[in-house]
Amino acid sequence: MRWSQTYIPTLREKQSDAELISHQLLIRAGYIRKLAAGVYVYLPLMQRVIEKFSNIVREEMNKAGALEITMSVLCPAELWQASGRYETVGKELMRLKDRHDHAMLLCPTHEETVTHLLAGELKSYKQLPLNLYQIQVKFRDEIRPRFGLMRGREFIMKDAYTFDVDEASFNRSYQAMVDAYFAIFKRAGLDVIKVESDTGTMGGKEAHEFMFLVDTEAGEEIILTTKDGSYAANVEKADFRDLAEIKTDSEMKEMRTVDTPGAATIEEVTAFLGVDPTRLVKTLICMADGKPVAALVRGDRDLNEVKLKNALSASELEMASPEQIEECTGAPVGFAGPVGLKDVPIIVDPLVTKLRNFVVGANANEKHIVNVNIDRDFKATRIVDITLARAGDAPPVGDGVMIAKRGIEVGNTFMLGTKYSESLGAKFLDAEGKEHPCIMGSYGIGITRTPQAVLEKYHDRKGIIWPSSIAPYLVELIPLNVQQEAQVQPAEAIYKTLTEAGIEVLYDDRPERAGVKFNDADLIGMPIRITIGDKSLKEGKIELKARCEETVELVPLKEILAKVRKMAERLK
RNA sequence: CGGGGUGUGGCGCAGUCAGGCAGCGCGCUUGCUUUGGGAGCAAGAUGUCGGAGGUUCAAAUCCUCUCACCCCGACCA
Repeated sequence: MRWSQTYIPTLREKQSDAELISHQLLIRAGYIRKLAAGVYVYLPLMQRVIEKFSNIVREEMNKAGALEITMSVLCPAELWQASGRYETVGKELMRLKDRHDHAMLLCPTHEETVTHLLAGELKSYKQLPLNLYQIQVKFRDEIRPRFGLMRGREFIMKDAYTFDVDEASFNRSYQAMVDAYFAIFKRAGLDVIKVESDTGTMGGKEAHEFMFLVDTEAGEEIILTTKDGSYAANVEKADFRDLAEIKTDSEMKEMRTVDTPGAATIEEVTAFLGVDPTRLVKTLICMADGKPVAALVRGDRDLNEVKLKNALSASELEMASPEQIEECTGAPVGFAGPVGLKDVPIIVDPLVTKLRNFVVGANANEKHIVNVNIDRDFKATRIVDITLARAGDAPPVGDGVMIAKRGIEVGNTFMLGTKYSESLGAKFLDAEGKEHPCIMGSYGIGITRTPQAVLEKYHDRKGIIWPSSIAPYLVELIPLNVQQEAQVQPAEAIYKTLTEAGIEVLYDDRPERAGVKFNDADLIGMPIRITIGDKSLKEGKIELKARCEETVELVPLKEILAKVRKMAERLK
């Protein structure tokens, strides 16, 4: 492709509203333009990256036995009402009405569509297993879109769905997808780790996320993992063993109320009473589907809202407002406690049950209660793990402690069970003629997010450095001065030779000065650069340079094809 | 949803407090020169100052409403 014939609007100055280096580079290098918050136009270079990555995904999916289809972006609301997600997904769902006032939505994912499709088609176990996938645009009305393609309201995703007759068959299907995922990300230049994750509104029993680990704020997810990687989980999912040494009293002491003027936070109360935070118990008032719940965690620990939400089977969970807290406890924020709390379920973390003579709020302004004991002084409605794991905790099994890392979620896999096949009727007859719902799985890869994640790693001060597997073009060809026939002639010859050999070349035929061309080349980041200039041309040679290396190789014109192939092989 | 901020030519911004010819840099067009790391000179083009309403002799500027975008928050009592 000749530069003069395509559209690559590079910018000299950076865009102030792009925070991540990867986002910045996509804009400056002329890959994307923003249309609205979280909505982007993909320009020619980005389009090629998307196609390259999509093709890698296709190859690996097809190899794993998946079948590509295309489902509609639009979906009638009824299907989502049938699965229950029309309500549970809430405001993230892009809803609309057609001219007949019929409720529709723009799909954020396609479990309902694909399950409904098969519900009308599936008859026999002989048709299974089945794995259907598509690469298509998705919509999520994100609360706050940011970071360019990382968190958009419209984005492209590969989503696959498996249907199996039993657990054993399902496990094979799931493992095939996991294997394919590792292969896909590796080919795109990313080392990823698989971590346990919460299933969220997707439902089902287990889920995994594929994380690309980064040190920057691009890593929106926190991962806890052992050093050897034997355990790895998203922090909101992570199980743990608490290693804190707790000094407990042998005898229960008499409970009494004490004044704690001006001490509302854990820090203030521990300082005031002169006790360790582990001797305090936090009482957090939450609203679960509109109803108040008291959650008790040890003073030095934090609540894991996802765990609490799951324990309560709630579809919406949020911290109560100060007004709601006052209404519920009769005291301002900071003095809630379980003793004497009426008509509010009390969910207690197991770490709290090990404590004796602890401190809680007294449900009265500036008062706390000391020497409180569970069962004697209040009853737990339920005892369940609701504590957020943290670095320094032990993994649920195995030695050592967990460390925290940041990651970008580039893929996920869900074990859906029969949630959708039952509610939407995807059932089959077994060999005995008995009807069963399919065991399902769903599998996503961010097609637009992943290349941006790649850029978080593959760049330098001057611009992008694409891995050749997903680069828009393998080679950028630069005659430094197109006024000189002596440069244009070999440039045209090389362009022809390489193109005919099936090598993708971006030929910078613009009448720009050398500096402009070099800077643009470094910015847009093609893996191999061929430079034609007077200096080396005098010796009958042209210059070959890898974007990721400093050294320049001088090669005779005739050998260029062989040398480019050799370098391409080396860069793989 | 709450708080803060920003909307001025393609991009980046000044001008707003204190009303009085709509500016600067980059980019763009044309010509000449230049040509190995974002060239020089010259001549140009490009704006409903986010939108609507109001105050005023006069509004980018003051007032009211509104829209869009950005940042922070919406767990850690």
